Amino acid sequence: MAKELTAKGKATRGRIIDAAAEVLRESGIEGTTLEGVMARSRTSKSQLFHYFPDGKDQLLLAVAQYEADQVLDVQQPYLGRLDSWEAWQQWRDVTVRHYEEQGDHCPIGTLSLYLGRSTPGARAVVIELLHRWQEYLAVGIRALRTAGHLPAGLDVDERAAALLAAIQGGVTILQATGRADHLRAALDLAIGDLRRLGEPASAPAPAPGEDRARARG
Amino acid sequence: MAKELTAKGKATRGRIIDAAAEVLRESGIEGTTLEGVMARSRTSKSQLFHYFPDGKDQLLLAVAQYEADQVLDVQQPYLGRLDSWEAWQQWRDVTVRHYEEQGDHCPIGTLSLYLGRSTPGARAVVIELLHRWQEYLAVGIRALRTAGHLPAGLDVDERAAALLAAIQGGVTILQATGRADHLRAALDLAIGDLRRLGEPASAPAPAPGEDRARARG
DNA sequence: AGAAAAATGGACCAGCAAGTCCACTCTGTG
DNA sequence: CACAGAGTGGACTTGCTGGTCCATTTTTCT
Repeated sequence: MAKELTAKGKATRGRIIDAAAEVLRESGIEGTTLEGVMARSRTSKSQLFHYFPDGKDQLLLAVAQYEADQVLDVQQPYLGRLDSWEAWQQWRDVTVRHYEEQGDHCPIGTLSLYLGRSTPGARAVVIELLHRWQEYLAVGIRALRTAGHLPAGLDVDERAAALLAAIQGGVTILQATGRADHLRAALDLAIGDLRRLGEPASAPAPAPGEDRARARG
Repeated sequence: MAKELTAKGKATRGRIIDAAAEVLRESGIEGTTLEGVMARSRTSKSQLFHYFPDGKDQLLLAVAQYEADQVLDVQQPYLGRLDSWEAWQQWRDVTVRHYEEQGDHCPIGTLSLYLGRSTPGARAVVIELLHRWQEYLAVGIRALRTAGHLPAGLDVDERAAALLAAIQGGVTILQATGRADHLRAALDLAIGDLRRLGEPASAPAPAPGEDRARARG
C-alpha cells in the first residue's frame, strides 16, 4: 500500500483525510466535494488523485476507516474496562454525553449509506467496527459473569448483540430527532435488566431501583 | 397548495411519487435523478416541476411522507393489537421477517439523511413517524399492564422508548451488515425482559431461552 | 552536484443533472 | 363551440463536479 511515501507525502495524505472528514461532518455527503476538501486541506487536485488514484470513493473509504477507529476510541478507556456495574454506568454516561454533543451527524452512517452500494469495502469497514464494538461489550459481560454478578447460563453474545442494537438505535433516533431520551432509555433498561438478572433475590416486580417517577394514574 | 388538481392531474402526481419511491429504493439517493423518475413515471420535466414547483427536495419530501406511512402500515394489524404476549410474539415475527426481506435499504433513513440539513420538513416527518410508532408500543405495553401481565409501577413510556430504539438499532445493523441477528436479539431480549417483569415467581436466574426458542435459524 | 523519483499547481475537459421556458394539447364548462 | 386554464412535451441553459494532463518544483539518494 503505502510504499514510497515521503514524510511530507504522508503528512499531506493525512491532511487530506482529516480535511475530508471535517468537511463531511460539517456539510454532509452531498456537500462534500473534492474542491471543498482541496480548500480545507490546502492541496491541489493533482495531489488528491496522487494519493487516491481511484478518486472520491477511495478517499471516502479512507475517511470511513478513520472515523470507524474514532468511534471506539472516544469510548475508551471505559469501553475496555467494563468489569463492574460502576464501570458500566461510567461508560454509559460517557457514551451518552458524547453522542449528545456530536448531535447531528454520524459520518459512519453517512458514508455507509453513500458507499454502501458502490464500494464493497465500505460495508466491510462497518461490519468490522460493529464486530469489535460488540466484542468489547461481550468481554465486559463475561467479566461480570466471571465475577459472579451474572448467572452462568447467560447467553453473552446475544446480550451483547442486543446491547449494541440498543446503542445503535438510540444514536439513530438521537440523530434524527435531536433528543437523547431514547438512547438513555435503551441503555438504562438494557443494563438494568442485565443487572436484575444478577440479583434474583431483590425486588422482582416494581423495582424502581432507578430514578423513575412511579405514580401514574 | 394542491387546490386545482384534476383527476388526471392527481393521478400523474401520484405516479410521480410512486416512481420516485421505486427509484429511490432501487438506486439509493445518489442514483435518484429527476430523469430517472421521469422515465419510470413516463412524465416530462415540465410535469415534475408543475406538481413540485420547488423541485427535487419537495418531491423527495413527499416521498418521505409516503414511505413513513408505509412503515407502520406493513406492521399492521399486529402493531395495533399488542394486547397479549402471543400478539407481541406475532408482531415480532412479522416485523423481523419484513425487514429481513427488505434487506438492503431503508428509504426513510436515506431521505432523512439527505434532506436532514436542507429541508426542515424531513425531520418533522421522521419525528412524527417515530412518535406514532412508539405510541403503538406504549399502548401495547399498557394493555399488558392493565391485563395484569405487568407490574403497575412500570414506566411504560421508558419501556416503549427503549423498545423503539431496539428496533431501530436492529434494523440499522441489519441494513449495514445484511444479518438480522441483532434485530432478533434486541427484540427477543427486550420483550423477554419485559415478560420477566410480569412473572416474578418464575425462574429468575439462568433461563436465557424462555420462549424465544423458535425462529432462531 | 545531479539525476531520478516524488510532490505539487492548476488549467482543462466531459458529463450530468437541476431547473427554465415556451409552445402545444387536452378537458371541462358556459 | 369557444376559450380559459390545467396538463404535457422537450429543447435549452446553467452550474458544478469528478477526473485528466502536463508542466514545474521539491526531495531523496548516490
